[in-house]
Amino acid sequence: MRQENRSIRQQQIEAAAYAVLEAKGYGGTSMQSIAKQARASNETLYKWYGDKQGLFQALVTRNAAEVKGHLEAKLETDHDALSILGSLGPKLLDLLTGDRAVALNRAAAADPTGELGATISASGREAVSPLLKQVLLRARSEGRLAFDDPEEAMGLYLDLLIGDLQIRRVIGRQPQPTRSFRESRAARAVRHLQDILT
Amino acid sequence: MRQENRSIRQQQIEAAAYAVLEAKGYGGTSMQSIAKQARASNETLYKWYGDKQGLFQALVTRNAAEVKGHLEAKLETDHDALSILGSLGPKLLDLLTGDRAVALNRAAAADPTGELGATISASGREAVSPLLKQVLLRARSEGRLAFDDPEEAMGLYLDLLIGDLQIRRVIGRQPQPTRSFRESRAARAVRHLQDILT
DNA sequence: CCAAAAGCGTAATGTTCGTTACGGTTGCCC
DNA sequence: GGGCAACCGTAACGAACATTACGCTTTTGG
Repeated sequence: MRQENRSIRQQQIEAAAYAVLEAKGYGGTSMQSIAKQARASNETLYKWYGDKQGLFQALVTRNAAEVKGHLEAKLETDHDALSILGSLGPKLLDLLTGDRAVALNRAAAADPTGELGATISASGREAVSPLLKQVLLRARSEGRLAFDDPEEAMGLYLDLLIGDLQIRRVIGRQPQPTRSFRESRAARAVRHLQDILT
Repeated sequence: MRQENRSIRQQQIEAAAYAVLEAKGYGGTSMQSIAKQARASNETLYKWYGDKQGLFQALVTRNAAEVKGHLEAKLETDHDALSILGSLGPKLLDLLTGDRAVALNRAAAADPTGELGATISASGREAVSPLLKQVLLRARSEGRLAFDDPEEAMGLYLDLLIGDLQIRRVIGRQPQPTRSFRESRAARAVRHLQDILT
């Protein structure tokens, strides 16, 4: 299979994995159901991903790369730091509470080894972190925020932005936030960040 | 079996369930492993709890009742509302990020039906909510906080207190917070709540 | 155009699990 | 103290699953 086709096929398989995962939960997602959904064979799944863990690790790392890409695109904006935060926030919220992220977090919660969770965290928050710190530092140098520790300021921002939304999503008690909800919540986070860090 | 003995036996069985759950994760927790750990028989487990879901539902509701009890005890304190918040916060954080709560949240995340999550949320946050609102309203009447919507103020407090700690715990990326960490985080939440709601 | 490799559909294998069943034992009630 | 219900330990049963195996077709590289 040519490299191009294979890449397409992988995307199809991973899309199928998400489809089953979102429909049946991690417990109800078997390799055979993914294969059937993707019209692929078990053999291919195992040859390409090694085992079930490997397939989900692949989902996680690819998803994290996409998140990072989206956020970096937002960073290219020319506006001042605070308005970057204003447009970064809804996007980040979208990526963290979307169906894919929720499905992956559920998988990580169900994973007895904890490796999926480690991968999510390492490639997720720890990939977003430098970008976010960069924006906060820019806001400080523009005189819009005052803080000593960027790490702490970032934690505060993330607490205000995300709060317990994600855990409520993961245990199935919170529907996916609408666009307007995400935007008002992100605006609230920036507003309160200014209240606190002046 | 006398009622008294039976109650003791139930506690033993549920303790065994937590032990296996915390050690092996939800996926690795079978009814038979719980029975063996508790030196009970499968028959008893099924007679008492109906099925696996029933057992975990029982864990969730009992845990929620204990949480509520702990918090109500804190409420009896005579101090002003803000210092009640100061002692309520660490306790709540402890209860939400402790091993038991984490294990139950993982189980809820893995549960395909979503019923466990619904039970956790209904008996958890929605049981804590009235108590917390009561404290916040008292703080307002004492002139220490200013807000219109108690629901919104509570959401803000919980975001500041819990943030994304719980989800990070659940995916295994965050160790259980120490006492001093919980206390300083709860203090931070109160401090910033005052920064925002003045 | 042809061999070799890759992929598909299906089935086999070995294990684990939820749930049920059963004979032996224990403790309770009268 | 005797009968009875509950409980224990163990095993049995059917289903589902991860993983492997195997013919068959398609694609690829030369």
